Amino acid sequence: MYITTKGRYGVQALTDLAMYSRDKPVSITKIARRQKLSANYLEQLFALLKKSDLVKSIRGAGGGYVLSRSADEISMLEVLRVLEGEIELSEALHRPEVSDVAFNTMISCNQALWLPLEKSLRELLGQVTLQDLCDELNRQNTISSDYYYI
Amino acid sequence: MYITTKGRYGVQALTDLAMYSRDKPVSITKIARRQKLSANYLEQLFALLKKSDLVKSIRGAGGGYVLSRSADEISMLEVLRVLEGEIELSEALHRPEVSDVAFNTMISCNQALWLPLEKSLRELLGQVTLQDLCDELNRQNTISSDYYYI
DNA sequence: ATTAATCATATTAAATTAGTAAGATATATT
DNA sequence: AATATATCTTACTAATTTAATATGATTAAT
Repeated sequence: MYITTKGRYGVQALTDLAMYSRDKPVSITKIARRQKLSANYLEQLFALLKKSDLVKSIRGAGGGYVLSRSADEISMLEVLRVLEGEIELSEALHRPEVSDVAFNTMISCNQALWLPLEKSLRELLGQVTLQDLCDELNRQNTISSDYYYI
Repeated sequence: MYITTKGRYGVQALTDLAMYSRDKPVSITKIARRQKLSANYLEQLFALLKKSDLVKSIRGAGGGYVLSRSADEISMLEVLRVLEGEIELSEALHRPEVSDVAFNTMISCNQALWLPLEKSLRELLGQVTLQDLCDELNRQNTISSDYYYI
């Protein structure tokens, strides 16, 4: 069970965007520098995020990206759906040849395992918002600066 | 978020094995025929399952595989760990350069998202046993035969 | 001896991943 | 008007993974 860098980088970049775009757009270059990610690669991810209306772009000098909605209205389910594709652990079952052994077995695996797992994943991811990541980051930063002040 | 065919075929094949190996070993050929899966490919999967002591093999004519434990003692967490690898959504963080912006962001994503998600997944998968899949399959079969009797 | 199995390893075509690269277009600033 | 700074778009690519296929060796029941 994997999350690819698409999902991981995307979540990280969106967290950066949420933290730094309070009043003004943030450019890919800035995000890439801060988060040490490939700017070219991030551009592709933001193209997806824009198409799905999770971020808005402002072109030209001084431009960049902003969130389309406030951070607490953007769930990780939406983000990962865009970047990693729909959460679909079970296999689409074509040709329902009734009473076929293989078919019945697959149905059972879906019912007892894959579908409940999908459902739980969606629920969990739906509950975590970008704001939660920002909150955690603020906590982290407090701890970090404490560390330096001791 | 994917499950590859390794995981899906493996779960399906183990369900078949659990259903048909009550008293005697079941050969790969039989499983492959019933479940319409590639026998050669299944052999590779069963090599992994054997190495992790989820199944035992009996070589030679009349041989095949049996479960190492009873079906209700084999969780899907174990099975998928073997076939799909450890559930590790967060990234291993090397070089903890304290107070680095990228590092702190990654830590926060892990704390607020990836680690809780991993934990939930492990708990969920740990609760589903091979026996649960067999029970569901028995239910399915009842329904199927009902269908024919009407 | 034959047959039916596992076991082990090598090969492969296709897809995916994780980028890199290059240029077109838009806009703020000077 | 020119320049710099952006997004936007598309094409390309090396490496890895996936999902097999193939072949032969070994083991054991009949």
